[in-house]
Amino acid sequence: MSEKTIKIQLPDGSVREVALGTTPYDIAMSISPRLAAAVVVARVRPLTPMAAAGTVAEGEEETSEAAMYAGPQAGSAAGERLVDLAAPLTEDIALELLKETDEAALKVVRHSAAHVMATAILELFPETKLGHGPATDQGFFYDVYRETPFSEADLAAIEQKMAEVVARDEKFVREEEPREKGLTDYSAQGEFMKVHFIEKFTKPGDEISLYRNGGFVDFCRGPHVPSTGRVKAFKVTSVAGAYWLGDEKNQQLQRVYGTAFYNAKDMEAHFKRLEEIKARDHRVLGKQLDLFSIQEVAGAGLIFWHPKGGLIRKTMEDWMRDECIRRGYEMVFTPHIMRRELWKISGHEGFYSQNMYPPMELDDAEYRLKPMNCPGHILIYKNSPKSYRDLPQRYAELGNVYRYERSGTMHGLLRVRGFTQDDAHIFCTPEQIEGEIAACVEFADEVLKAFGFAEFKVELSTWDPNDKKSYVGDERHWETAVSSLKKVLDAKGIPYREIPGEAAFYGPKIDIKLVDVLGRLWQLSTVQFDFNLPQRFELEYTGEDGEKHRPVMVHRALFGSVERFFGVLIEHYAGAFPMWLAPVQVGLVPISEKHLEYARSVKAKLEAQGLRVELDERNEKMNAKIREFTLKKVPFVLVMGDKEAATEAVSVRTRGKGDEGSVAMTEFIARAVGLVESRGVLL
RNA sequence: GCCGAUGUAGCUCAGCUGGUAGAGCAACUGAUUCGUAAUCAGUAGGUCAGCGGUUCAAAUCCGCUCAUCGGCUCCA
Repeated sequence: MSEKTIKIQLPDGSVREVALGTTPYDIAMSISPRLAAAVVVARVRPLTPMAAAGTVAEGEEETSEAAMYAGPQAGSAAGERLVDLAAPLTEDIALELLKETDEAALKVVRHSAAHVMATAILELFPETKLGHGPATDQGFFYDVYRETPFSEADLAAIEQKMAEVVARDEKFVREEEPREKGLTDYSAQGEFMKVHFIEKFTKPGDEISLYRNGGFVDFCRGPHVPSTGRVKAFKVTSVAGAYWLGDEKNQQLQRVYGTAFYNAKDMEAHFKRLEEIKARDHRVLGKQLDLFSIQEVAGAGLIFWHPKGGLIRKTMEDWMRDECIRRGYEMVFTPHIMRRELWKISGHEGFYSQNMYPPMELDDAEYRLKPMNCPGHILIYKNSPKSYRDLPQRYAELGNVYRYERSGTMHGLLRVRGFTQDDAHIFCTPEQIEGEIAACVEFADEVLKAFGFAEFKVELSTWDPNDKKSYVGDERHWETAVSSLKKVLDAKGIPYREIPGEAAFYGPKIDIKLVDVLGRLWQLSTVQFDFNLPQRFELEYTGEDGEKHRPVMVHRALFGSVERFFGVLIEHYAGAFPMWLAPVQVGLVPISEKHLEYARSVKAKLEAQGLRVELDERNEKMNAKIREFTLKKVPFVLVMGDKEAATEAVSVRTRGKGDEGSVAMTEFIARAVGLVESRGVLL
């Protein structure tokens, strides 16, 4: 047996023949000891497909929970996976040694950091029971159960203890043992969560894998870094509640968050980035730039738009209305409260009431605040008989809706209780449906581009056939609807991800998530198919054949919620809005009081061109005025003194660029007006 | 809704183990009249989130409520 060899193919294409059982570490060492010291983990891909199948099948789970539990695993169709450096190689493989610069391997470091943290927690608080501790995009966490919650001081103590565990440089050793032994041992220790995971992710007769470092052992699929000393930069960041198995009916665990990096410098950069994100937080900027507020006396999740925010909103809404009209929509308005009877007919009473405010008694009946605009639009459609010649009917409304959100869920403008949907409902014949949906998707694309977003991701949400009671309509309806949505996306060549169980109760939908400058994803636009409401309201049109037919209906919102879109916009631009959206486009700074008169004349001229101008008439030094306009992120600041007054000129200071010197008024006006009209992002 | 933290002047924050509030900026008044990110001086401004309790005495300790923040869950 010891004669037996295997082939190892390295990334440069070279192939080495080594003894069976050679480890990636051995190979790294044979290349160079320095490489061996820098390598974190190995990526292997079996060279023969047969072997690949065998390797991947081992312990490979497809559920996301399993993936999360088991930690980082690059499971791909090619059978690629990450293994410990100490893992004996048993077949012909392509081997890649991942060094401390590799992004994928960072997850391994973080997963190992989670083990280090668990080690520290158990040493300090032995009564703690362990859940799971995966790596995340930002770092890692470990879910644990303990009667008393961890305090700030506890977190600091945990971090300190982790430093000790790292200093001990304990080897991560993979061990395997019979599943039954694992179950018995963990049961004896009262580790109910570990018992659950073993039962869920392994089958009777399986060997389970454990990772040991020093006195700490954890059921885990791995892989890990060679030793705890390889977790070089880490921090325990916070603790929060998390439900066991994500179900709020279960007990609450403590999720201890941390992060880890290859080195202190990377970690510093990470926290610096977090600070930058915080600096562009729409809640912070909303206050700084005086855009909006949320008032405790008025209630949570309710937005007050201040004049400057209001102006941006007006600009957004005007643009949207004009675009709708240009595309054959008609603007309508519907009431905010409507009789309960209507919500019974629409099905909201049954399927949506947990999100609706309770009914209010009026003299004649009970009324409810609207959570959606659709029933109102339907009543308009239904108000007069329709012929196929009238279709499609496209009703659009910037409709204020109110939805009950649980108290802990609100978040600035992004999650509120009262918001405005740029909502539209399209009533059309079955033949028209695909064209209408395609037009909606195109429109959505245009909206995102107009506001400066270049990238987006598409999701197709369908129903969960195993949970039919959460949806209306029969199987046949759902299938046709889903297939027509798919057809549109495929025809446009738009890549999408299908998510079963995410549909609205009345039909499947296409959700468009935009990607902002920081690469974050935001759910905004949605195009939804509805075959429920036309039926419930018995909508009809007269066909070419003189018979009555049922129209189909499309719901669509492109901003989604004006509030949320605005919030995302603030963060996207970090408050530095492009010219066409900026609430104040030009700030005027007279150098001294004697230039006030000229400044006023400049203001009048600019305003005559439709520009939004603010003149600082205070008795302040010009530097102070410039500073304030700069902090308010005003695109242009015009400074004027004797020189400018004498020549009908202005000295231009551009946001992000600085002093650009004097130009003639006419020249500046052309530039400013041009920028507004082109809706350019750059100044 | 759940777990944890927080709530002091318009804003950002200080106020140790209980002895009845303080700074900077902003505002207002006055002086200054200035060439590209903060001129100087003075004045005014606070139910210490709200309600209740302990105490001779509460911003400070306790309870409840509201709101905010970080998560969980849920969602546009």
